[in-house]
Amino acid sequence: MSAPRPEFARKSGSAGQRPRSRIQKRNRQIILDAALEVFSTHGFRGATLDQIALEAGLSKPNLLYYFDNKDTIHRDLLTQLLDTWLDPLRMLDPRGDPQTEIMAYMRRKLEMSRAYPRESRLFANEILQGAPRIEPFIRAELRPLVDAKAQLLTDWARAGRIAPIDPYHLIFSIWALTQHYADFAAQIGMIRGDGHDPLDGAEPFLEALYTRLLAP
Amino acid sequence: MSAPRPEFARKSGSAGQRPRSRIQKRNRQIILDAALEVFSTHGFRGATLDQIALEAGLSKPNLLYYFDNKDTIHRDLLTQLLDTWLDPLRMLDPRGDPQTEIMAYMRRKLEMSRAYPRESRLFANEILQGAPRIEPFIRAELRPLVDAKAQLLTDWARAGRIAPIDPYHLIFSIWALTQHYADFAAQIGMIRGDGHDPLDGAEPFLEALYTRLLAP
DNA sequence: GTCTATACTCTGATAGAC
DNA sequence: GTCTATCAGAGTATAGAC
Repeated sequence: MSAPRPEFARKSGSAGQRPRSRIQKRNRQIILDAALEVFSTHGFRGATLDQIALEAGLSKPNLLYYFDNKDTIHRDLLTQLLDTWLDPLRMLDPRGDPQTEIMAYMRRKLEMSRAYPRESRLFANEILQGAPRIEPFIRAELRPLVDAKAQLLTDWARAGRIAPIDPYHLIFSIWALTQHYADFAAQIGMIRGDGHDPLDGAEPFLEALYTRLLAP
Repeated sequence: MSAPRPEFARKSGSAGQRPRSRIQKRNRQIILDAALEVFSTHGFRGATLDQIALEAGLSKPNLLYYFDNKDTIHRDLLTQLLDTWLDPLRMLDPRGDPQTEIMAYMRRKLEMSRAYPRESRLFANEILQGAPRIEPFIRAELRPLVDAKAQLLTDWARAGRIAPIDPYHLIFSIWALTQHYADFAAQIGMIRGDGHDPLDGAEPFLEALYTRLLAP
C-alpha cells in the first residue's frame, strides 16, 4: 500500500542486536514500515497484525517469524522514534544567538513533521493513550532535557536577549505548532483542498510568529 | 471509575429522538460518559465494550440494551461534540475589534480544552485515524466556516487593523496551541510535575503571543 | 430493565509441512 | 524462510429467563 520511505534515523549500538542476514534486515524493515503506518493511525490496541501483514505483503505467521509478538514490533518502533525525537531540542546551543537558535529549533521540528509525519502520529497516539509505554522515557530523558533548556531560555530572557516569556510554554508552543501539521494533516487537507500541501506557508508564518514573540 | 462531569453542551432538536424515561436518559448519559473516557484514550477500534461497561458500572448486554451497537455510541458522542465544537469560531464577530475578537476566540478555545479535554482527545483520535467518520462534517460545515472567517481575517489585515498574516495558519495555530493542552496533557503532566495543572500559565503566554503577532 | 448464557467473528500466536 | 492449518482467548452481539 505505502511506498517505501527513507528509514527513520536509526542509530547503531542499541542493545541485544543479533546478527541478521540481508533478507532478515530487509524484511524486518518492511514490517516496521507497515507497522508504523498502522500503529500511527489506529494506536496500539486498534492496530491488528492482519492489517500489518497485509500492508507488508507477508503472511501473519511469517510476520511473527521476524518479531516475537505485537508488542515487540510496537516497542521497536517507539525505540527508533525516541532515539531521534529529542535531537532537535538537544541541539539548542547556549553559545549561539538566542533568537537564531530558537528559530532553528522550530525549523528542525517543522522539518521532522514534514519528513516523518507517521512517526509524529505514532507519538501523538501514545500520548493520547496516557503514554503508558514511554512514561519512563519522558520522566528520565525528556523532562531533564526540557528543564535544562528551560533554564537556558530563562537565562537568555534575564539577560534581555529575548522577551521575558515562560520557557516551558515556549517549548510546548513549538511542539504544538509544528506537530499539528503532521498530526492533524487529514483535517488540514480537507479544509485547504486535497491537492494542497498541508505545510505550505507554515514556515513563513511560524517565522513571523516567533520573530515577533521573541523580540526583547 | 471516573466521577460524573457536567454534560457536554447538548442541544435539543437532533433527529430521531424517541421519548425516553428518566432512567433511560440517566443510563444513556452514564454510558456516554464512560464511552467518552474509553474512546478518547484508545480510539474507536482500540476501545472495547467490556471496558465501557466496566467504566459505566453496567453489564455488557445491558449497555447494548441502550445502544444498538458500538458504532452508535461512538457516533452519538461525535454528534454531541461537533454540535458545539465550532461555536467558538462561529462567534468571531466581524463588527467587533479585530484583536479583541481573535483574542476572545483563542480564550474560548482554551476554555474548551480546560473544560472538555476528553472531547478534545476524542476529536484528535478521529483526525489521527484520517477522520473517517467526520469527513463529511469537515467538508460540509468546518471548511466553509473556516473559509468565511479566513476571509474576514484577510479583510481585517487589508484594512491594516491586524498584521498581514496568513489567515488559515492563524486559525490552525489557535487550534494547535489550545488543543495541545488537552491532547498532550499526559506529557505535560510528566514534565511539569504531576500535581501541576497543565494549563497553568497558558493563558498569559498565549495572550502575549497573539498580542505580539497581531499588532499591525 | 437487567442478567446469564451463548453464538459467532476477530485477533494474537503456535505447530508443522514444505 | 514461508506457508496452511489451527487453537485459545477476546470481542461484538443476541436469546431468553427473570
